[in-house]
Amino acid sequence: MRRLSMEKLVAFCNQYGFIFQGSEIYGGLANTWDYGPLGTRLKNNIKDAWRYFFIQKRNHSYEIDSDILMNPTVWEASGHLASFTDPLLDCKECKTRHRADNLINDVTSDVNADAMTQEEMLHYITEHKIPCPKCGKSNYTDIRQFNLMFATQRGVTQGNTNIIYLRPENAQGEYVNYLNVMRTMRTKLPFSIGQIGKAFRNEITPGNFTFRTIEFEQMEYQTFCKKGTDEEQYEYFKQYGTEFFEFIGLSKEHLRYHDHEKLAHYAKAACDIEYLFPFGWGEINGTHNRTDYDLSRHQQYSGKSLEYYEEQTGERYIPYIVESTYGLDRTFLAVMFETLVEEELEPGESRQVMKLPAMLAPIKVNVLPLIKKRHSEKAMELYQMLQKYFMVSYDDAGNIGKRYRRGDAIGTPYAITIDDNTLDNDIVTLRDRDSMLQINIPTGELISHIMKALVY
RNA sequence: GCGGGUGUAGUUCAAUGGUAGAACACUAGCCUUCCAAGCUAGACACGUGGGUUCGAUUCCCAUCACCCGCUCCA
Repeated sequence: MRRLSMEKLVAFCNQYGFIFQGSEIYGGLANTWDYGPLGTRLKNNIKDAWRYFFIQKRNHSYEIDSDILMNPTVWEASGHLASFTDPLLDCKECKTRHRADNLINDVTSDVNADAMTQEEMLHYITEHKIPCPKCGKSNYTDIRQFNLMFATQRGVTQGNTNIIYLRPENAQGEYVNYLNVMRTMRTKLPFSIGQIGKAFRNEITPGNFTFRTIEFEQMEYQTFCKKGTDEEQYEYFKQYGTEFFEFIGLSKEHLRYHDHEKLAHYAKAACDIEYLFPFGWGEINGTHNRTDYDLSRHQQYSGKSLEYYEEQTGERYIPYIVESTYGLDRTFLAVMFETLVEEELEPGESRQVMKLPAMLAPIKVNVLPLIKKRHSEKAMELYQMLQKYFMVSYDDAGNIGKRYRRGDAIGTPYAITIDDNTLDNDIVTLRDRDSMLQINIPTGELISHIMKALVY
């Protein structure tokens, strides 16, 4: 049994309808991927597992769905307009791309490039003939501003006043709604707001299949708490994150923490949970202590009070926020690598099996008439009965072994086979993917039997 | 962004300056009482654009996309 290489996984995803190349018939669009029927099911099941783990089974935990488009001032307040913009220039000699501020900050501490304008930076670089770190020459293009946020225009006229942004993170939607959620849910600190949704970043260098894309989906969790309890919350969510990943079947050996030394503009502490992909360790979760930075800034920019009133003490303060955010597409990819294995049958013969936990499986039960002519009518009847409860598929093509294998490849945990015994006594064969064991059970017990395996 | 590699069917591969063939997979039928069996039939491909040429999937150029490594980002 071995894990798949990236190349094989991409082929598998295409072959079985998990992930297709975006805009494929037009030659694609770099780093965009579409989820197919089975991929969408799996992705939704991961979302549901996350919802269970974070929203359903935690107290004072609420899910919202905020708009991707927000008032542009939100991004001024959040700091993304300023700090998500990189001043880039290229070395004309060796064609490498550099950040102008880094070039300056790396050679001197006399000046602070972060405080300089674009012109000042370029002037400083030319004046001091700062060499290219790669080739040592000093011959650069002009500085161009590169913003990680996608901008678009609203309205019929195109002008600067009408620029709006596709959100680079979901968090701000939770922040601007924190009072609304607290009021309508009649809750107190500490409480949490979760959200699953798309975010967009105009990254320079995406890659590694769906690991790094310009459009991606996050499962975010923001916990609002009192200053002084933030560090405890931060440690708690680092731990809770690994528990979640183990809950959905990722093995401990493939997970590790990675503390940030360089912090984002909003964070006091940051730690990633990384998964061991074939291309190395990659972030699948980030937990940040964002302090009261975001809410303070929103209070300042909106002019609305975002303070919390604590009844017991009579104190008013701006809550601290601990954020734990899960990359959905990355979690999906990790689940694929974790569960999809190649099994050696005999030398030279192998098959791919997806050992998905039942709760994540796109299809729960495969309904198979042993002999098409004799058993399809009864099988169809059971299929329609099971459809009321689970995602079920019906397969009568080819011999029975082939149909078992087809289900194995896409992670279907159960197959039921309808034969003469079913016609006479209402007994079906229930076959388990992982053990390949078969048991005979009455059709009346099917639902409760399968349901047990699907309970979280 | 740089360097290297690869683009032919769903997948893995082949051949060819005269418009392509296989295996597996897929579809239909036959057969079949439990792990990719057998028989018959069928559908499906030269990434895109340009150039050279009487003629290009093949040669050349560009472009697009993916993979590997680096860089970058967090």
